[in-house]
This record gives sequence, C-alpha cells and structure tokens, in this order.
Amino acid sequence: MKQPNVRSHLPHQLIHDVYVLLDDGDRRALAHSNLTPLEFNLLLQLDLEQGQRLTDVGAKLLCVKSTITRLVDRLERDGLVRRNPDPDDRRAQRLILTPRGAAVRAEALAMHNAAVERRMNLLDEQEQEQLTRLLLKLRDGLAADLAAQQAIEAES
Amino acid sequence: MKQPNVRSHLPHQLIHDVYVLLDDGDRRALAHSNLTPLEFNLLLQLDLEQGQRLTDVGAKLLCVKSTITRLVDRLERDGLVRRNPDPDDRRAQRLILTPRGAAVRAEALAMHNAAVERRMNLLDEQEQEQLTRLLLKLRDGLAADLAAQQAIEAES
DNA sequence: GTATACTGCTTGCAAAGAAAACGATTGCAC
DNA sequence: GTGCAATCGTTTTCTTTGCAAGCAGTATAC
Repeated sequence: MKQPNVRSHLPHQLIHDVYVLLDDGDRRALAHSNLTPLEFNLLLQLDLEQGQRLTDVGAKLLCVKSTITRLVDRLERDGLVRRNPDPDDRRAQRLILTPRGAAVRAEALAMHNAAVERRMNLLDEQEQEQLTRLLLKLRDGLAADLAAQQAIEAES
Repeated sequence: MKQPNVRSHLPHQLIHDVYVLLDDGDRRALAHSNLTPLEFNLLLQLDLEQGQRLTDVGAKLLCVKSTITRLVDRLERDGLVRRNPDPDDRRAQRLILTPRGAAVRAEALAMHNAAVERRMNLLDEQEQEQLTRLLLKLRDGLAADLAAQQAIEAES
C-alpha cells in the first residue's frame, strides 16, 4: 500500500500541501510587520468592527478564550490594541485598535494582499473561479458534516 | 474594506477554511486510536519503508528534527515504534514499527480512509478530478515560489 | 594521521494553544 | 426579591512545536 488506495485521498492530501505552502508564505509576508497570521487576523477583525468583545473575536478566529486572552495581552503590550470596559456589561471588554495598531494593520494588509495576489495568480481567472466554486461546495458540506458530528457527540 | 478587495483572497480564504475543517475531521477520526495527525503520518511513513532514519522522516513530514525526536519518544513509550541502531552509521537510528504499532496503524488507517472518503464524496467524481487538477497546479507553483524565496534569503 | 567541517540526534528554552477551574457579573425562574 | 444557571474573561497547567546549542560520530582536506 504505497499510496492510500482511496481515490479521494489525493485532493485531501493536496489541500493539506497547499495550505502548508500558503501558510508559510503568509508568515513570510507578515514577518516584516512582526505579526503571526493569528495576530494579523485579529487586527483585521478589529478593523472590520471596532469595540468587539474577546468572545466574539474568539468565535470568528475559531480559537478558545484563553488563546484570545494571551493574544490580546501581547498585542496590548506592543501597543496595537486596547481593552476598553464595556459600558453595558461589567464582565466584558471591548477591543479597539490604537493608532499604532491601525498603522501596523494597514502596512501588514498591503504586504499580505500583494503576496496573496501574486501566489493565487498562479491560476488564471477562470481557474480561480472554478476553484472557488468547488471549495465553497466542499466547505459548506464539511461544515454541515461537522455540525452533524457535534450533534451526535452532544447526545452521548 | 469589509472584505479584502482582492479577488484572489476568496480562494485563499477558502483553502484555509477547508483545511481547518478537514484537519478537525482527521483529528476526530484518529482520536479513536489515540493518535494525532502527525503521529498517524509518522506511522504511515514507517509502513511504507521500514528502517528509516529520523532525519528522513522529518524531511517527509516537514518538521524539524527535534520534533521528530520527541514524537518518536512518545510513540516508543507507547510501544508503537522502536529505535534500532543503524549498522552503517553509529550516529543514526532506524525506526521500525512494533507489532502493536502495526495493529494501531491498520486500525487508524481504516478509520481515516473511511472518514476521508465520506467527506471528499461531498464532491462528485468529476468535481474531485477538477479540484485535483487545480490544486496540483497551485501546489507546484507555490513550491516553486517558495524555492525562489528561499534562494533570495540565502543570498542575503 | 590530524584538523576541520559536516551530519544525526538530543536537550534546553520559549512560544503557542487547549482544557479546566475560577471569580465576577448577569439574567432567568419563580 | 432570591437563588440558580449561564456568560465573560483570566489564570493555571499541560502538550506540542520550533529554534538554537550541544554532543557524538563521520567524512573531507591537507
């Protein structure tokens, strides 16, 4: 059994390989701004909608609360974001970007956009559209599959 | 700038999302055998060609040597693999699967194959072929891009 | 042959994340 | 209102990983 004898393993493996390569490229592009991909994504979230709670951000970034706490600790220490008290809920904190954070975000976004565009343009426009269509279908199916699995787990 | 205004960001984002979902599914499928994806992949490597050195495995699994050392520590402690001295090079160790390791590997492979097949069959056969073609092209291009970047770094 | 560079692996250290327990606060049932 | 459950965020602990330094063994230059 040299290669797994299941046909569907090839695309599965390829998604993994492509992800690793893209992630590596992202890290290289963001390293100039001293950001990890996760930090960058957090800054992007804040740009979209300031004043979010840590829990909200965690849900969007798909990581647990403690990870967000420490991520924000670092970013706050570096002066990129600030925790503001929530006027309506004394348990919660609202995250806002500092001016310095906004500047870093803009710089990193420009580098990131350029890097993504350069690499994705390895496919022509039509191929990108095809790929998008296939991945959308797969993603939605997988998300449904995950929800079903979680429902099963919740029962037991 | 609600969504990044670069067209190529959508497939980039989708690959990330799909990867996360697939990885999560892999972890669930492998959890029944108490293996992480990396441990599973190491066992698969050994199945392919027994007697490999740690360095060889590290190259195939794309992680640094120290990671392999500790990964093998765990698997050896659990009785799944064994380090054998290399007769030709006293620095090196040859990794072989124990009978117990082979059994665990077989069980995990069956579960993994079933899980991969079920999820990839969210796409029909033709779509899988299309996806494979696109990802192959992208992967090869990205690999070449990475090699070019590394060459630039090596110069400076 | 001896010095030097290189290779294979391990170890120490730090970064990152997950899980669980916790304190503080809120909201819901009654 | 009072009591109980849920929520928000932090802290503690554990696991996994990468990087850099180090040790032992090998190969190359001379």
